[in-house]
Amino acid sequence: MFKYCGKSAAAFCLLNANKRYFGLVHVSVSMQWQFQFSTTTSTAPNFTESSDIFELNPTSSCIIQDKDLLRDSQHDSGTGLHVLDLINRGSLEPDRSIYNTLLKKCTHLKKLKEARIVHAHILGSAFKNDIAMQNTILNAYAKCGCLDEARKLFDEMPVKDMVTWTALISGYSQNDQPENAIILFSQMLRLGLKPNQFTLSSVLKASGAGATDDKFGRQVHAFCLKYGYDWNVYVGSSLLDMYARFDQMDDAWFLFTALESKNEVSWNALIAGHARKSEGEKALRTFSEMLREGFEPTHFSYSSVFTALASTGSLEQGKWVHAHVIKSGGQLVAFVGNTLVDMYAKSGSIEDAEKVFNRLLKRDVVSWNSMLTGCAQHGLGKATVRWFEKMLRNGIAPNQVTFLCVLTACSHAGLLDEGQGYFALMKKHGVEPEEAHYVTFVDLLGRAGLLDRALKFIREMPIEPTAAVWGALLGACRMHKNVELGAYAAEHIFELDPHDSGPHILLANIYASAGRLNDAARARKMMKESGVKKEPACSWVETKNAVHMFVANDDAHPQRAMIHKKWREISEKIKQIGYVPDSSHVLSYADQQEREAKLQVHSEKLALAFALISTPPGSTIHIKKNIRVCGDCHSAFKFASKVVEREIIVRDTNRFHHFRDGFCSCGDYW
DNA sequence: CTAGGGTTAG
Repeated sequence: MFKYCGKSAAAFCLLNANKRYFGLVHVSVSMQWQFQFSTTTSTAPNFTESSDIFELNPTSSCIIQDKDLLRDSQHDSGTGLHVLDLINRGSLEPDRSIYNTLLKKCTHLKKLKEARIVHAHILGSAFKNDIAMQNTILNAYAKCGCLDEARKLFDEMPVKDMVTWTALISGYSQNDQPENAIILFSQMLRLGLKPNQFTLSSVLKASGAGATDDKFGRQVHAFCLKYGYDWNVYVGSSLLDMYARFDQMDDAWFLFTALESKNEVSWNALIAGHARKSEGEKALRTFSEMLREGFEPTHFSYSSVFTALASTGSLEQGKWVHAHVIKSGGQLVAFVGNTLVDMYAKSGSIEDAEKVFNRLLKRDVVSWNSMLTGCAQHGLGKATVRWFEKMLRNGIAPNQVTFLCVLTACSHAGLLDEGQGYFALMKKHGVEPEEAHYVTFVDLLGRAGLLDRALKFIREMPIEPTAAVWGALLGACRMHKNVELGAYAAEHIFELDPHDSGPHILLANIYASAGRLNDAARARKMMKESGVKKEPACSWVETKNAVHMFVANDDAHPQRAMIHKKWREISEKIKQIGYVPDSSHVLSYADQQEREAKLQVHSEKLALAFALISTPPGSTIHIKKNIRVCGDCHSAFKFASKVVEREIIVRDTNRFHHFRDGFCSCGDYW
């Protein structure tokens, strides 16, 4: 199922695209931008906090000859700031390299306060008007995230060079202000300045960050070609990363292949691109290729691969890469460790996730959230609550993700009181509820059957209810078979988000299960008229060497005869112990018998039948599904787990279902 | 003196 894209096709695509880049060069230069630059006042930095540094100490007679003191990291938060003291005492002659070294350390360690002090010192020195020095100061402010001060310096500099412009552009692009980076870049072009490779890689990062399309990025690409920087590994990697962010992996690969020299960053950008698209197999293949080509994977590579494998739930491959981390002596630092925890949890092994969690060198809020998420997705509601309490006891400040996860867990596990308590707790931790929290809270009330309270909550909530909020109510109405309220909720959704097929299907289901088949048919018709389509359901089963995919009514599989035979056999056995097909999940005019027949070829049932004939007896079966498990399949799987004496783990879009001995871990709450 | 790649939810 994982097909490689033809490289020649990619090449053709980009060659044509290149023509467009050249065509657009002119447009960009003449592009009109609105500018709103702050008026310049004074740049005198505030150094009152550390005025002691500037006090002369006449009693000191220490003569310093060794500038290596600058490397001393035991004082002044590692910036070596104490040497300024020596300069003040006249024990050390200030020169360019001292200031440069100090500023470099401030920049690297993001010490804004210290940077201000050095700045103040330089203002009193002979280097006050030195452009290179001013650039370094500007850069220090920019990299410390203090863009306002960097901007002031920039505006006040009478003479600017490329480095000045680039330092500020990169400052903006590294500090989440891509728009400002792009505006500044355009202004630079209009002044006739020629960007260098540093400018281009910075502005490419900015063009990939906030924009909705690749229009600007393609124009920058044109500049790279025009000025001959596209071969540069920095520019090239930024370029391919930019395309990867716009989901154009073919273009990204083409640029990569064309690079004269590649490095880890180029590889990592590709792996991350596949990870963002949930292409576990491709990410892993790229990772292996990287190894084969003799590149050493970095933390970036590992965390991207784990993210990708988490999204496909590929436990075995994940273990292989984990082994690679161990073999290469890599430590489980935050980023890598957190993705690894997440990978194990999402691949169905909460035990391994916990083992990794316990071995983490440092545990931040994301590490804890990953564990919570893992428990919640496996339906371990009480465990989620326990982990959350443990997290609080460990003094970790919960964030919005934490609360969302805990609320979801409570909702799924039917922990009504706990959920309400935690919702109230958010404010005490200074976490403002967002849309998703309201959705989940409605879900919590709704699942518990408190439909009227859920409706009251929606009407009284401080933000305007969105389609998703009404959707939670609609889902609850489906569960509790409340036709009138369901229809009311659906009306709101159709208005707010007319292009989603979900609510139409849900509404049709509600009517169908209430026996109102005409209304159900009308809802289906509305769905068709609004042009929305139901996503075709499919399921995957992983065997030792391959991934097998099934869609409903599937007859493409080479072993289809055996698969259907196997399912008929299971179906008979589970009917004997109480399985009753629930045809309300089938939407059609067909009669009861036909609808039951349709049910029996749902993709997850085919996947299960296939797994039973192609995996060793007694082994756990893993199935993945692209949409929620249907109610009838859920019931059938419960019985089947008892009949075949196998544990069946199904991962759908929302969560995991562990079927064992006639029961499901979700407690029929999903 | 200035540059590119990574985490958790719904």
